[in-house]
Amino acid sequence: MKNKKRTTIYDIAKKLNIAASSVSRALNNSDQVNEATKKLIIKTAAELNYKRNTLASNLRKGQSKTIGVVVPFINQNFFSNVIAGIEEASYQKGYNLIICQSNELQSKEIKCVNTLINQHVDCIVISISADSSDHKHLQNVLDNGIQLIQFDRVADELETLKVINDNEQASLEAVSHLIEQGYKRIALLEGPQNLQIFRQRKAGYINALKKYGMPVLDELIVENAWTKELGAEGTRKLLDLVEPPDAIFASTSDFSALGVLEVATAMGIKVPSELGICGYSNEAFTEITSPSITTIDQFSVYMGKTVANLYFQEMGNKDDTETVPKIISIKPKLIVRSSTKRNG
Amino acid sequence: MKNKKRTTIYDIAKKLNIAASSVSRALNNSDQVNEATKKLIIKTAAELNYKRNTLASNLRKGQSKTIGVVVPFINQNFFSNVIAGIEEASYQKGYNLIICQSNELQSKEIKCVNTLINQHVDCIVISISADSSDHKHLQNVLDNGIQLIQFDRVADELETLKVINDNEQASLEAVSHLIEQGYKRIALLEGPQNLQIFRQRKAGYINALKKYGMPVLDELIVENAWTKELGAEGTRKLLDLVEPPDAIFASTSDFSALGVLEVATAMGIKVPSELGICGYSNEAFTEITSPSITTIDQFSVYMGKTVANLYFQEMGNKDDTETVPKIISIKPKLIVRSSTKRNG
DNA sequence: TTTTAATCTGCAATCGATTGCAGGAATTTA
DNA sequence: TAAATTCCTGCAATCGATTGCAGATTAAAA
Repeated sequence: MKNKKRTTIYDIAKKLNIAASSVSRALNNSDQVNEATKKLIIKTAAELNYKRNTLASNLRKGQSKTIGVVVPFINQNFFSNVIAGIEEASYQKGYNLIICQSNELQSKEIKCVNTLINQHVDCIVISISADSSDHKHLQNVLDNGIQLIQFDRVADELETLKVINDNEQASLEAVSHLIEQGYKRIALLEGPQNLQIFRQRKAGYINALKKYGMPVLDELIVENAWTKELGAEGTRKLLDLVEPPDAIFASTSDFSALGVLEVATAMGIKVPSELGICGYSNEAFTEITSPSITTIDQFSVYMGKTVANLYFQEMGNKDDTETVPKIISIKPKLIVRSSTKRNG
Repeated sequence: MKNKKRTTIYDIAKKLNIAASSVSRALNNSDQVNEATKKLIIKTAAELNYKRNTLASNLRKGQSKTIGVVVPFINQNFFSNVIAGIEEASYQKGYNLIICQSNELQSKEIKCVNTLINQHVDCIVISISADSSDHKHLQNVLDNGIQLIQFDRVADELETLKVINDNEQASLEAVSHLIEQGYKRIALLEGPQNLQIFRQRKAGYINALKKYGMPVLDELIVENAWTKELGAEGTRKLLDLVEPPDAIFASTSDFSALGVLEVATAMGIKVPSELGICGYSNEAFTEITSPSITTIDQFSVYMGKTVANLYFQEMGNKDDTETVPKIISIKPKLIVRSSTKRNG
């Protein structure tokens, strides 16, 4: 516990009476070291319990083999799954992850990003916070020559690599499904419109209504119904209308949908016959509520893997000529469950 | 995107025609630099978009202000909450987190730990994997002068800082509660007994039975019922007994308890009147199943904060004389819900 | 046997920031 | 005015690993 001194390549070199450079080469399996010497060095290194000092190595090499990740909250299902995916893919390539949470605060997000720049990470992966307005700090990442990949919640105007869900398409399918089940007045619980993902979900909702020649009614659109509580609150308002909706698309999250379900249950409104409910994200619990909740799966772990692999792929192609900002769109999947199954 | 070259303190020094050491001192707000010069340096640094190279700094200072975390899976509720807690406390102290997942594999766990040692993290926080048998790699952490903190799943024989739940006490309370609700034949779904936490939960179960003068019946104890599927399987076996249990304590997890509930529901067995169910962990979904599931809250986020703060506290006390291996035990809380409420 | 080529090995610089030490300038005290 | 302090500033070494280059050794070719 006390031996602060770690063995370095110099210790090994001294012990074997050779140069540190040879030790370094041997430990990096360079072929300009004699096989026998190499073996001896490796053996000695093990005996002395040598551990390479990655800091020194990285400093010299000018890269850190580290990816920085910034998400609003680590312990939100979607994000923790994405992170798990990133970790899995990164680990295989020998990369490490530094994780930060922005707590949905731009101010903290900026600090996180700066820390990661200081740490000389090779790449920063971010899903921007809800209150983010400008993106200087992200531009700064690029200016420092660090690869930037945005996922899910992206700042559209920034030309970076992006991995997103096709939110509009998914919403369109969800609402179309509701319409096909015979629901006539479909309400929308929408999220903060400064985030593109929520604008897209709203667009999908509107497109679906238009496609089927149905009117878009402002009174059926509830702003900022993000959490379970806000979802519940919005639902109460909606159901108090003279002409209440017969279906609610909680485009913000499954938590919001859960709020809807609880209010409906409390008011004795039958789901799905009197009210259809559709959530977003396919949280684990949507399967076990009664009735189970129709929702949209975002393939979050896969999304994480995609993000990481996109980086490695981009690394591989050294032709700096081709700096096309790539966007990978993952098609989410509508999971139809009891909460919207009116026919058959 | 191309300016690979970052500004260093030398660039600032050259521009102002002073020595790099002064720049360094100024940026570290040392009071041995003239106020005016300091201001000028800081201003120039900002103009040149200078970012300190943490790698170089850490290499020189011999510390990294980084905490490494190893958990079985990042995207398991309990662990992601603990990580969130660690992050919150660490961020305040200016520490970063490097996160790894062991996938419950000792082999990967060893690799993760080695990577973290190479990274020169200041502290490693770990919850050991289920199949872990020996702990040489953890001893190695200590031998390298790195602080080691174990949480939740700990290797008892290693004298390190530990943050644990009082699993035995929690189980005892849970089972006592079942008994007081009038359940007579209480079964146990147990986890891998090489993990201390599961041994403790079993001990709590047995103690409770003894306390009330009830027999411990082997046929009512099901091994390795960790997941929802295994929980369901175990439940089917139990309910097939000549004398089936009238309550099941899924000591492994809430997922297991969910498996129990699903089987019971499918077989038309009424919960809680005919069968009581108690889970472990207070997963979000336990509140919304019907009936809701009685479970045990582990205060996971708080646990994470405790871990981090324990480290900082230990840092603070420089008296190396006192190297007492501290153990902090957090008392979990029994959350009584519908699945066990038979009386009142 | 001499020339050429292939293989190893070591020196020394480098990555960027930090810090002990020495010395010069400015200020205070005698 | 001389001596003693205080205050700044810069030099140079250091953290540990990597790598271009040159020289040495050995093997192969002429």
